Amino acid sequence: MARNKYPEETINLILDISLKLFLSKGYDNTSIQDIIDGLGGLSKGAIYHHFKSKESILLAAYKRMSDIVEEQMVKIRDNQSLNGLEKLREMFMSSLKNLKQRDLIAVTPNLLENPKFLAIQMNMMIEEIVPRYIEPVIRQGLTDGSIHTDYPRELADVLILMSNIWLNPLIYPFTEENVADKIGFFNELTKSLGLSLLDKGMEQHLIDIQRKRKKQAKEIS
Amino acid sequence: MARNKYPEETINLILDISLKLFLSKGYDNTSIQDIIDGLGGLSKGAIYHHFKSKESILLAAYKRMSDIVEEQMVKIRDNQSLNGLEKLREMFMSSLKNLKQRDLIAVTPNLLENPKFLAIQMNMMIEEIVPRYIEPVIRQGLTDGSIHTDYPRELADVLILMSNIWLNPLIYPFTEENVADKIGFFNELTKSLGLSLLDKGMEQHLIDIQRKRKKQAKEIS
DNA sequence: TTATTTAATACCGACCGTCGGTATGTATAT
DNA sequence: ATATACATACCGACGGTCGGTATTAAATAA
Repeated sequence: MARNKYPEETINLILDISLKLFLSKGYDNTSIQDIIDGLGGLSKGAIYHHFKSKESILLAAYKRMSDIVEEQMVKIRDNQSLNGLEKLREMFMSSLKNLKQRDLIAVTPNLLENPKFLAIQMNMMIEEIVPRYIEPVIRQGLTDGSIHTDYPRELADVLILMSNIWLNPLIYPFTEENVADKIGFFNELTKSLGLSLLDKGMEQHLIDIQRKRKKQAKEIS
Repeated sequence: MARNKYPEETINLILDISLKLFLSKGYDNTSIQDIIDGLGGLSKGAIYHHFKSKESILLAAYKRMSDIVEEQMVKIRDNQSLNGLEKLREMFMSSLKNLKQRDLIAVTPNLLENPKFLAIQMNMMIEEIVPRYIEPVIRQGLTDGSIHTDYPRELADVLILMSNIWLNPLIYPFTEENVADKIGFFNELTKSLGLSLLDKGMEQHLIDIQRKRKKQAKEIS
């Protein structure tokens, strides 16, 4: 294949194919050859020219995926017209919407069967999302009076753990019947922590996500 | 090497070595050859006679490790003289003590760098611990009046998620200074959920675990 | 009971295909 | 002219298999 004048296209192509394969078959079960086969003529040399290892492809793919979320987070965090609590709400809504729109749900059978992905995500939560976005916003809430807690750091940890892990249907699968219970409990818990995070749209989003998953599961079987 | 009259000894030897290697170097970075080298004369044939794959060794090793915990869980769950809340407390204390005693802490640098282990543990929580032990005990608590909640299933999920993941120093590392905050927040949260799970011993256990980790980290460096 | 045969088990180690990764070569764009 | 974007042949390490052998346990015969 001829040399591409715009190598970024090649990089994105590699990331597209790889991400799709990693999500659908799992990282470990995806070989470099699988990626090459999906590349339409490009060879191993192309891959290892742009990436130094298989793992670095995974990291780049994940990063490209999460950059969109991060962008939104930055915007919300630095928005001058919202108080802390409002920012938290916005962040939750935004990550829910994102989960809904992403291809993720459409191809991944189960994140627990994709240990590498699970670990990356948890690491991202602990090292980036909480300290860079959630905790600062909670601390702002403490100052502007919209949030009350003695444990800003811990509150941030647990909120993210619940929303990103426990409310993630790719990790904790749930049925349409018990979505309401999940939301209900989450709502009760946040309220008793002095937050009121949920608005009406949230439940609908989760139900939509659930439906999308169910539909997908049917199509596969 | 001569044939062993008691093959269980061989099996346990394989599991001992493998578990140690998996925990210290990570599953992916441990080769079958590494295991063989630690076996003292036994060969690849021995391993593949007793186990059908590398992954099955991991599963067996994890199972053997968690069987002890499970045994204690069964005992507590089926103890006739405790109410639901008391059983929950016992279970938390027991799993804390266990974490403290296990070699785990002494060798594992970080569970996030051991994705396979992390995934197994999360899967165990969701598929076994919650439905078999935590949820039933909470439901008993509903009946005997020691626990009040509209969401037994969800409460069980989140309690285990917090104690096994968020309070696990191998996943969420913490320093001696913020142990108190973690405990404090956990205590506040459970109390506001109508539970009072912590007793005095718990904090000390967590501090001990933390100290053990710190000491270990020093010895390595 | 004891001796002999038979069958099952425990283990060895050479070998295989596949994998991630490398080295070197070549064509194209700047 | 030179740096870049690939192609391709190749490498060592990996997980796993397979035929073979030694040892034990079970079945049978004496």
